[in-house]
Amino acid sequence: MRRQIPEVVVSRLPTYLRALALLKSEGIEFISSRGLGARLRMTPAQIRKDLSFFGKFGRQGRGYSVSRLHRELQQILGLDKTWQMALVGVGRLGRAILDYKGFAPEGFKIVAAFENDPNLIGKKVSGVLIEDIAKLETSLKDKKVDIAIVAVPSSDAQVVIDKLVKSGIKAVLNYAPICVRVSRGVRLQGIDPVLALQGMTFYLARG
Amino acid sequence: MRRQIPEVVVSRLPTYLRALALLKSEGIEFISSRGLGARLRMTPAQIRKDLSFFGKFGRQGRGYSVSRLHRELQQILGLDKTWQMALVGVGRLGRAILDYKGFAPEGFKIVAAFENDPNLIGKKVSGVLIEDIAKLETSLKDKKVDIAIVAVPSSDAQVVIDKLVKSGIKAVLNYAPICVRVSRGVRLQGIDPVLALQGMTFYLARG
DNA sequence: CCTTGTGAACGCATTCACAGCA
DNA sequence: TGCTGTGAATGCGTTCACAAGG
Repeated sequence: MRRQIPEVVVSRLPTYLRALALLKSEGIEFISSRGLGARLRMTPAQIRKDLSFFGKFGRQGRGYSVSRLHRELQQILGLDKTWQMALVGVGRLGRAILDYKGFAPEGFKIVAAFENDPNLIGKKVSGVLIEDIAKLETSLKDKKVDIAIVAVPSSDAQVVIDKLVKSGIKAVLNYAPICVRVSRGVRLQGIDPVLALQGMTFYLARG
Repeated sequence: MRRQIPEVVVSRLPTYLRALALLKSEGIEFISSRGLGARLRMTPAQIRKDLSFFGKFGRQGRGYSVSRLHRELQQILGLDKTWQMALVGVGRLGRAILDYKGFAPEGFKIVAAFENDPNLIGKKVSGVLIEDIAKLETSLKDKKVDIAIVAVPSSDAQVVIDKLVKSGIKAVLNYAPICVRVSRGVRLQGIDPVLALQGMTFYLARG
């Protein structure tokens, strides 16, 4: 169990967690690193090494208790609480995000939404009141928001993210297709289908 | 210029391309590896090394011609053609994808859409005719589709992807939040906001 | 036989540092 | 002076291989 855990290790934990949830729903009680590795297309050694950063969760000869490891990973990833999120930008994409049913079961809740279009402010979408973006800072603090989702046009994204950071937000999920700059200490994850596609065409183009 | 290029290098090229497009739009004609690195928060050495896998594009004392490097990267990534895509699953998410305006300008075109809901089959959404998923294989070949986008419920995703692969598809952009298994030789990219969020909560939970 | 956990070995990606050139 | 391109060095992540336990 080391002090500083490599980012690449952390980035794999959510996929482990998801695989374990599936195993649980299949009624499987124990899984070996080899079995998990086969499902995830990874080497057993990597899984064991990754987990060893956080403790000893397995039993020789048996493998890992699915429910135990699931619980441990949830706790390690900080998923044993509900995270409050705010959405900025309630256009077409923003509405799809508000509608998305996949967040809540994983403990992510959208509790606020912001727009600058006066026609939308004051309305409710998917049960969330749309507020004026001018009230961003106060409202974020009132509602104890942890994470912001940015779904504004690319041209506005940097300004919006700067505002969010100034308001004390420490994690941003950005849907705008731009290279954003963020101060150290703030986590930023991009969701960008075009980048994903461009990463595949390289290989498609050469057979 | 090596034969086998590391995946991690390829994965960075799209971000370089995007930064160059921005520089171009700003009217900047030359950029050094240091200047580009400052924008992307990367070391100049990494950028130079990455590019050196593909050729010599810079000029000593000046840096890189923005438009030249942009063109070269487009070509390297296979983006000097239009890629034909098919969407499977025209639910809420699928419709948002059909509506998305970001694909076309980058050379990605959705030319077909498939559903199993009879109420949708035969209708047009965002100019694309929705076909019966039973006609997947023939239609994909007729329309010379290169890439498939999967936006079906998680429970159907593996079956759909197997069908796509059997139909000869070599690249899949998957929006379903599951661990998919794909045969070697097929590229798979996942778009999964929950995984992205879970990767951030680890750090949020420890200050 | 089956497992895990782990130090050591390995291999690959990043960074350094400098020759070569404008 | 500025910069690129690149071999060499470094550092880090993955894999190996085995002791220990069931």
